Parts: sequence; structure tokens; C-alpha cells
Amino acid sequence: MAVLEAVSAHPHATADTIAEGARASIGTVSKQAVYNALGTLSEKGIIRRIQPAGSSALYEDRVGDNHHHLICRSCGKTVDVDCAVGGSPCLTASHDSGFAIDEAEVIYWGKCPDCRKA
Amino acid sequence: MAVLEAVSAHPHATADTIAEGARASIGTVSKQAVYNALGTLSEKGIIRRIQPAGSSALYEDRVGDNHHHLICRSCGKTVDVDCAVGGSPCLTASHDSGFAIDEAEVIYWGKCPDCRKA
DNA sequence: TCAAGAACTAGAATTGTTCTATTTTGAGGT
DNA sequence: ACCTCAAAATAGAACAATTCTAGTTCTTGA
Repeated sequence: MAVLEAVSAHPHATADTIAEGARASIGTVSKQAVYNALGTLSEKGIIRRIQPAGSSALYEDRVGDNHHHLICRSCGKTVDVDCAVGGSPCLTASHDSGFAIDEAEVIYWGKCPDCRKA
Repeated sequence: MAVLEAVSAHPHATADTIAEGARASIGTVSKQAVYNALGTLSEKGIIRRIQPAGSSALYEDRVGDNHHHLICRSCGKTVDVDCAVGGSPCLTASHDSGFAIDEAEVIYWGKCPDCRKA
């Protein structure tokens, strides 16, 4: 529960940050307890795990609405974006090679406003 | 050059596999030489590096045609798919939050024909 | 031929995550 | 209340991919 709350409170946080958040509300929690909880929660579909290139895994509780992510190449800032194409469209690849596709993960890479200034 | 050839010969291979490929054509190459070469090549845009969740980095030389990937959740098999939406459309997120977007990375997750049978 | 910079090597170091063995906790039954 | 058993937590080791570092070897231009 504490882990779930921490994920809710810090969207797109790393396991480490979430562990800190959980500790803030409960006291002591081991790293592994957090990993276990995160693992179970994302397995059950209650939270989502994203693993952008060049960073550790991030977790969020916004789930089931087919939204995507926009990540800054310089500072790593991550924001949600709604699916450009509506509903859950991306699930149709042009040619599926016989695969049964169950998810389309979209990551937009770019530069955030702050980093553009600098 | 040997590294580039190895990437060409084994699309979607890991750094390790590419190192083996390079060694097969040249003799001995250190792991770091390979990482250096891969780093420079992808920095210059000659090859592309993809880092799917739960696997190490993969490299490919098909570049600049806005294609995406379809990965099997069970066996990790990776195939190319052309962009569902044509040209380079995905570059437009519904709302860009002020970011300067330069790439849209799409990964379709599913089950390959072989794993569906099993 | 020589010097200077680039690339290469080997091996240690780092980081995020997972594994394993041991301990603690909590629920149900007596 | 007490005991037992399973589930969850702990601590710390283990692991794998990648990066860093220091020293050596090549290559190229003068």
C-alpha cells in the first residue's frame, strides 16, 4: 500500500525514489520489499513500468488509458502525452508478422522547454 | 568497419554478439573497442541503438526510414515493422508540452508465431 | 624518423536489479 | 492465549551490461 501510494505521489519515479517515498510514510522498508511490491503491482496491471533507454525503470499508476511518454534527452524529464491517434489505434502495426500484439509502447524523444533555453 | 559489418550482418544483435561477429572477421577485438565503435556510429547516425525493456541494447543499420519494432515477450525475437501511419507522422504528439520532439520510438509488444504455438 | 594524438587493451568500478538464505510477521486452528 | 505454517521482509551477496581509467600501441603529418 505504501509503495502504491508512493507511486501515485511521484509519477515517473525510479524504484529508489519510490522506496524513499514509502519509507517516509511507513518507516523502514527494504529495497527488495519495494522491488517485490513494484513487480507484483505491475504484473497485476495496477501500475505500469516503463524503461526508457539510458535510465532505470520508472513507475506510474496511470494505467489502461493508452497514453504515452515524452522524455527530454538532456535532463530526463518525463511527461505524459495522450495517444496522438485516439482510442487504442497504435495496436495495429502495418504488418504484424504473425505476432499477437498486446501493447504499443510509444516514447517521444526531444528537449524540454528548460533545456532548450540553456 | 568490422563492427559496422557485423551490425549489418546481424540486425538486432547485442553488443556481445556484434563483438563475436567482428572477431570472426578480424581476429581479436576488445569489448571496449566494440562499445566505442558502436557508440560513435550511433552518435553519427550511421547505426541505431534500441534498448527494449528487459534486454540489453540492440543495434541495427537500417536507419532513417522511420521504422519501428515488434518484440516477442517470451523469446525476445525482434522484427522490423514499417510505420503504421506513413511518412514520419508519429513525430506529432497530440500535445508536445513545449518539447522539441526529434524522434518517436515505437515498440510493439506481443507474442511471436513460434511462442504462440507453445 | 619522430612526435602527438587517436584508438585499443585489460581490468577494475558502477549501477540497477535479482537471487538466496534467514528471520519476522500474521492468520487460523486448537 | 498458544502453536504452526505459509507468506512477506530483510540483509547482503551475486549478476550483467556498460562505463571508466590507466597504460600501451598505432597512425599520420611534419
